[in-house]
Amino acid sequence: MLDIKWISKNAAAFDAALASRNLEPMASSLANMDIKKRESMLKLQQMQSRRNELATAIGLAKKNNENTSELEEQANDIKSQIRGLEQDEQYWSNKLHDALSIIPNIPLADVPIGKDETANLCVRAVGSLPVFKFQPKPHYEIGENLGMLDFATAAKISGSRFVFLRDQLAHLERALKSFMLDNHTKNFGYEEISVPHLVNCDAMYGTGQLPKFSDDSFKTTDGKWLIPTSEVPLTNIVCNSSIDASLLPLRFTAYSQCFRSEAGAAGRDTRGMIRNHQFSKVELVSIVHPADGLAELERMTSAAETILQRLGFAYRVMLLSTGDMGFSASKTYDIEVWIPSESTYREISSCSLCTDFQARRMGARYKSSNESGFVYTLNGSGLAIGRTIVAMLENYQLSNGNVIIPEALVPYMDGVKELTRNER
RNA sequence: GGACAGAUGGCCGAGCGGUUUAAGGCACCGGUCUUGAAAACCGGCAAGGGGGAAACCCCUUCGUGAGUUCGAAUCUCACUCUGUCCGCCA
Repeated sequence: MLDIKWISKNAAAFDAALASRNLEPMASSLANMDIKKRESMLKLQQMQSRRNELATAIGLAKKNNENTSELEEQANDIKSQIRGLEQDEQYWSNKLHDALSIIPNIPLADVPIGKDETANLCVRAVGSLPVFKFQPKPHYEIGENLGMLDFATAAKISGSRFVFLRDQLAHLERALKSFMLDNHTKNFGYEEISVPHLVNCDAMYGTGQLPKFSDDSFKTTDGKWLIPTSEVPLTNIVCNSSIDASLLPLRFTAYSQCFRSEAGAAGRDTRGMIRNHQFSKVELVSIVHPADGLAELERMTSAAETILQRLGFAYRVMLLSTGDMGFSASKTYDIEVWIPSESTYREISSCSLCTDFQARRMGARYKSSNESGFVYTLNGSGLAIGRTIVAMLENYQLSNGNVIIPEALVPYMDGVKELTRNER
């Protein structure tokens, strides 16, 4: 949610930002709604003030046993006027709120302007690309040959875009979870959290999934939502609260399953576990003072990068362009890992500074003795575990079909150094 | 799922139709006193929004949402959450 006062004062900059996000200008129509809203609010408040005066007068008159019928007649008249004014005020207030609710965040000044992902900027590429003396296989073939990725059984039980991980690969998922959480808690000071996987509408609205992207998530029959990312419960920890500035920054990390309908992705990445309805992810969320937003974005990104470095993957960090950024973000780094079978990089993490955009939606403020305001929120994957498994199967595959376990993970795998087919 | 009890400012807690314009206490801040501190005493102390050049004025908020009333923390209805007991259950 953007500040309507800011929009009214910076109409040109706002419309330019919308244009950079491939949207039509809206500043004047929004400012007009705001004027209408405040006009109706003023009228309503003046009438309410009259009502309160009369009510007090009637109270006093009754106490003195005076006749109040004339006062009550006036009050009744005002009462009916208030009804109408309330409806006006509600109408404009809702109209403005609904309009603001579906407007994305404003990109920061250093974000490259562009229509789509082709305008993204490579900030750095790290690690050397693996060299294979054979044709590297895609992850789903490797996993199925090992007997550890089971799409057929998942199709029978759940449908397409689900998978069973079996045996050592199931263990590997557990190992990655612990490895990542340990890194973030021990080396970067994040608090480990175990989150609810069902949340209410307010939480989904707070982080920006609702109302515009309701088709992307799953809703339960009793009106709750399966989390599309633990960003939702983690960020909403601070909803409707005012945090003492001395407690900032707050840093949370959680492992969770994530559920996405992939409504708009029909036909994309249909094979394998790149794009499933359910996947596991370790998430990073920071709640910071506005002055610390940019530095925290760098810090968070480096926390996620550390995982890739320790696992020995080649990756690059992309600064997303205005046209490719998510709804709530003002600046986003995507981390992309090398996928040998496709000879390309694939997103494995996305770290975003959301400025006060989510904080306004969820009512998350900070206060100190001399200032107060909305906090800045950040979120990032650290990392998507499904895609980490993809990267591991592909980058560390051997010609015999086995897969090397990176050294950093071996202790988490009870000493297993290689995924090997188990004929059972 | 059933029964009962409850939800009031940062915290505790009174109030159950009209000077509540939310008592009182704790915490916190300022002052007096003190070498300094404590104690005591005095004073201050909610948030959000609207109007105004400003001084300042107004509106809303007592779990949430509707309703009754000239007037609601207080009455009615629904819902949410918390506690206790029963049932079921990993």
